[in-house]
Amino acid sequence: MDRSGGRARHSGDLIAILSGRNRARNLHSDVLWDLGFAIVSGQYPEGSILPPDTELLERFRVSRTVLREALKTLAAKGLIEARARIGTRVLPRNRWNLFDSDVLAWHFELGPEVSFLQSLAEVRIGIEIEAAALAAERRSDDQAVGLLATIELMAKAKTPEDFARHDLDFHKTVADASGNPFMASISALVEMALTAAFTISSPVNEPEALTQTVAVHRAIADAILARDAIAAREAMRVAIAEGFARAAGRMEAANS
Amino acid sequence: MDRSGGRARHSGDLIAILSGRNRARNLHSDVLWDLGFAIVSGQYPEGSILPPDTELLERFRVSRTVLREALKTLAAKGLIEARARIGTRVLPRNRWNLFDSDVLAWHFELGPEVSFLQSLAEVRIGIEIEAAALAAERRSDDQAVGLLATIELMAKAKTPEDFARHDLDFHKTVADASGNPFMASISALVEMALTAAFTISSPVNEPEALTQTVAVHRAIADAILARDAIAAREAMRVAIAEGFARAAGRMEAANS
DNA sequence: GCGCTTATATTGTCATACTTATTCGACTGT
DNA sequence: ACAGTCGAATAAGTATGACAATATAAGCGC
Repeated sequence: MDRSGGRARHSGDLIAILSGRNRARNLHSDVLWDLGFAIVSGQYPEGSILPPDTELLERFRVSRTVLREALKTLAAKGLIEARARIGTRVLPRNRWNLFDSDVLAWHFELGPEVSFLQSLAEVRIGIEIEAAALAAERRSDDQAVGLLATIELMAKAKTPEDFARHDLDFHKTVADASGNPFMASISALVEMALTAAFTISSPVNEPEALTQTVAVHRAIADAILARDAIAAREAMRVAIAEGFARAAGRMEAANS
Repeated sequence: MDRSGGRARHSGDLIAILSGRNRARNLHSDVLWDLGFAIVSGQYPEGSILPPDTELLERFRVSRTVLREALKTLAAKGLIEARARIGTRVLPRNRWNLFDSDVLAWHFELGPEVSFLQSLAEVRIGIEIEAAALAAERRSDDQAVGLLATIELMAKAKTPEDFARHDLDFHKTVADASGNPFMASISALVEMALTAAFTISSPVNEPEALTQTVAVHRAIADAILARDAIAAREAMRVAIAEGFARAAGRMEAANS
């Protein structure tokens, strides 16, 4: 059984670094991640029954308490449902809470597929466009200053990690400025998307791409500064679409 | 201690009926709902430490196992974080998974506020507009037929429950047709929004409103049928905005 | 007054026993 | 043969008590 070291399957390291909230403090999260990843990766397909308590206990060599807490956590994220005498069933995908950061992370651990990145970009466009528009209407002056400052940091970033961190900061500030709690709640999504994209190719390594990315973000900030909701929408759409296009293009190239 | 009957605080009954997945089968979900509601309602503010295990054990008169599973579930939804010697801290709101159906339900149990309904409408607009546009591009013929059939059922609905059910069905089908798993994953959100809106005022009780609502949904379906993404976007926006406006208007009237 | 150690409180983990719910199949009566 | 009832078997749910790990804070020696 791969304890402790078995977590960095794909781009897990960068994800862990960026997300800050470091994993693996306690035993039960080990079990949780193993099972969660196994389910998301299709090792236990939707609708299937996973092994009974006794067998899993044997496999992970942990106490019943730990195992059951891991299962309860999975249940809370909508991945499984336990029923007496039947066992623990893997729920259909549309019941999974895809906006959960753990569930998202498990998806990325099996290697980002283009189709998944595209789905991610599509929801981001939907949500963040509205966030940008609302931010244009509701931003405070402090938030406006913050946006400009973050852009400066992006432009001066030297490492992919720094760039990603400030990029994420920018989007978080926009979500915050929208005054809508739901918008702020999806930063996990943005985080994963950015991390995935930068794992594939960071603008920092391509001068023209960097200039371009910074320019697009400045356009968003300018629109929000000017309280121009329409322009903010459009600029945000461009920013997300371009980010996805660059990553997708790079993946295509790598596969040929 | 209010076991079993203590759940229907506000519009809980309708919510329970609509959501289908009935609550309250086991002990631990009782504790879960009590604590979850207490946190969301601000009884334990963000950043505060909730009582230690021993005290909660006393209060709920359950075993440690049950209590800890409830806490783990709350942690999985991003509401709390436990650390040894420190205690169990309520996380800041932006860490909460607002897209979780339980967390949403707890918000509604304390009475839907206009501002919360508005935030809900804003995200729905963001996401469902994109879903409608994508559905227009990707729908299968079967899905198109399904949309039309659902509209017929909406038009003929006699009770608020029936109407809400078919309305929800419609939005679910659109999300499905978008081919984006994230879109399908937010049906919990739509469910709550619709339930809340209909709890306040159902179109079934107002003939003109019913005609209007059905017409707007037919416009969405027509646009998707015609593979017209632009029109689908706009029609969806109107549908959500109108639904929110009706509920908000009714609440204003009730408060004056 | 400073740094190290130790006490203490709180969550984390373990092991085991018992309870409850649900299914399946055997049994019984018609 | 058939339908309904009852009971055994199985898996999750609950309970309990003990011990381990961890992080704060108090105390101690220097």
